[in-house]
Amino acid sequence: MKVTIKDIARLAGVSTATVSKIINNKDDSISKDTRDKVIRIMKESNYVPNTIARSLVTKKTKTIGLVIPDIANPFFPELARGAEDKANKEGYNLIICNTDDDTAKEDRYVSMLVEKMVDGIIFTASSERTSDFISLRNTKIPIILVDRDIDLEGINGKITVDNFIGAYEGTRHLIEQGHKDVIFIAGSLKSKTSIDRLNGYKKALQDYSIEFKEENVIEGSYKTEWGYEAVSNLLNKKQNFTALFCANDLIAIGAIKALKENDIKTPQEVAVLGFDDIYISKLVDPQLSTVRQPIYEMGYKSVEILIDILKNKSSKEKDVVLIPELIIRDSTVKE
Amino acid sequence: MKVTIKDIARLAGVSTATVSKIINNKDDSISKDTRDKVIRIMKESNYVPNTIARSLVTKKTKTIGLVIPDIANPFFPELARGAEDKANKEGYNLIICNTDDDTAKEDRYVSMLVEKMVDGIIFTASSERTSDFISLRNTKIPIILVDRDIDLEGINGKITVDNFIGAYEGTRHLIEQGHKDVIFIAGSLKSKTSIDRLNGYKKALQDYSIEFKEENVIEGSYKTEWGYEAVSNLLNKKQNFTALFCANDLIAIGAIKALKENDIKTPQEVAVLGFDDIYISKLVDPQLSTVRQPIYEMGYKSVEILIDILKNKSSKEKDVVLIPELIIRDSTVKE
DNA sequence: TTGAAAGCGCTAACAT
DNA sequence: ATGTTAGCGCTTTCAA
Repeated sequence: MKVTIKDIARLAGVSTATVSKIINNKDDSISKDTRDKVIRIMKESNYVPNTIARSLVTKKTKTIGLVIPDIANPFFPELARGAEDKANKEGYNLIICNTDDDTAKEDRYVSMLVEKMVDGIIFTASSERTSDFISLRNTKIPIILVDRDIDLEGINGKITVDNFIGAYEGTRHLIEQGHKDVIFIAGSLKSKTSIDRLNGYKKALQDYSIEFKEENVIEGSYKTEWGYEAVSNLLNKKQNFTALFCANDLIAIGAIKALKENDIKTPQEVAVLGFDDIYISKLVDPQLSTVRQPIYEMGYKSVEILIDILKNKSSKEKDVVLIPELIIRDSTVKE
Repeated sequence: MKVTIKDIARLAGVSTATVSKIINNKDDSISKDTRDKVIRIMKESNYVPNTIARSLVTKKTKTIGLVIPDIANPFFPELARGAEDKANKEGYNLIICNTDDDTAKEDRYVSMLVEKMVDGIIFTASSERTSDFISLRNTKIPIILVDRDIDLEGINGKITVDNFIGAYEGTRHLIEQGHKDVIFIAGSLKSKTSIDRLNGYKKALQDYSIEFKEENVIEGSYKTEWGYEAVSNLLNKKQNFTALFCANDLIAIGAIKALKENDIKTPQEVAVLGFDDIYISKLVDPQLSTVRQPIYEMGYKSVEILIDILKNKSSKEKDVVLIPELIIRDSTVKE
């Protein structure tokens, strides 16, 4: 049978209130004797407090919901790890939810999280999402947006990356390597994220007096397959290009693959630049130059801000924009 | 203010018991009229039941703990996704815990999970672990071992892969490609997993009358860096080899990298075989031949068995051994 | 320094 | 067909 606070109280000959105070370190007024005794008995009985019961009273579960599109997408494990590290450090646990960018699943998960009385939610929205969460309305559960920047009612914080600057720096790097015909292989062009990146690309072109051509921007999805397909199409159409700026690393990897199969050398004949700097980027050949997003930090920071809000009802830095960093490896520079 | 079951009862002019029955679909005996009315009022008030309160009485939280070494290690996201998919399908949530293969962290997390009254735990043990969990002793929380096979008290189920067969088939494939000097680049050789793989390798050698040489087995860690280092050492020592069987894909990727840097062609000069078939394997160049572990299925199955135990107090198939599959891609076969 | 007692929101007999 | 009530394990005034 599970031992409860009552058992401990009985065994120690004290009240449950006393035991409770000791458990919660509110024992300023408890004599060392009783304290020691109670602690000893708790140890001896392998007592584990029931936080569910506690939560019912305190309205705090020390649990955070992490709602992301897909933990199997290489971008998110790092984000999740950052979030979990900070959460754990502060005594919180993380409930993980995979939405597959499906707003209906998003709604269902958020509702489940509300039922479970999580203290807060970290949320990466699908690009389809436009409305807030009904199940959240009657609560004061804070929600922090991470990665995807959308405008939503009742958001308590936002961690994003400056995609404009990232794309600008990336494009500039390519231009400085002597490239004039830079194709921008976009993922979906529906999200603010993608549009910011596209605008960064355009601005760099403009600053270097390179004409922007519509046909140099092609839109698909954020997947390896799209990178492969995009390059195949380009080649078929015999479109001119010496550099490829891919909206994420997965696309870049697919692009390089297509290039290879057509005996086109990276970076000697075509330079390829990615975005994100996922774990794999260092592992492919050639090693991928990319615009690094501080993914781990985004996860970590989002929980940090969330907890800050939990403690102080608000956070000074509720909207954090992290600056991406250009990582130059082998896929963009000729030796 | 948060609306509770009492509010609904009051608004509908019924008792909380009635509302409770409706919430839980135990409404055989409730008239359609009251049912409809109560449901309408719940909707109108955006009522979300508080499962914490429910859990306190039912002793069920519909939550499962997933305790793994590191979600950022490319092996585990797939496992986690499989587990989460099945959990979600059954109405459960997953709490994720990263232990970094540290037994102290394992203990702490399991203790937290017990406090939170999870219904069960899915656990990938560090190779250091030998003892059971003290915090679990007074409970009947089932725990399922996944991936790492160790002998532990009070385990309710086990999902593993037949590493012996996997390594045997892998080695055989290499031998059949004409290789006699096959190096086995092991990760750590402390776990049952690794030892099984080593034995599979030995057995295949033996069955094909190839002498086993001690110096052909080298031990390190399950990381890219080790694969790189191992090959560098081999080359320095001018040791003879035409094939590398790596204990996981990460090692294989590191090995290929070292080979490339020394202008040794894979698979023409040296064949490289991995183990696991993580997502990245298809993305590297050459595409990695590997012994595929059904990672997603392992996660999925482990939750399936856990829930089976939760429902029926036991499961017919509590110890599942999945069979790995040889995936032949480009790193082992000359064209 | 300690304890009594109310109550968190819900479920589950048991009545009616 | 519906309601009464006890109680899950804990925290938290308030009193002693």
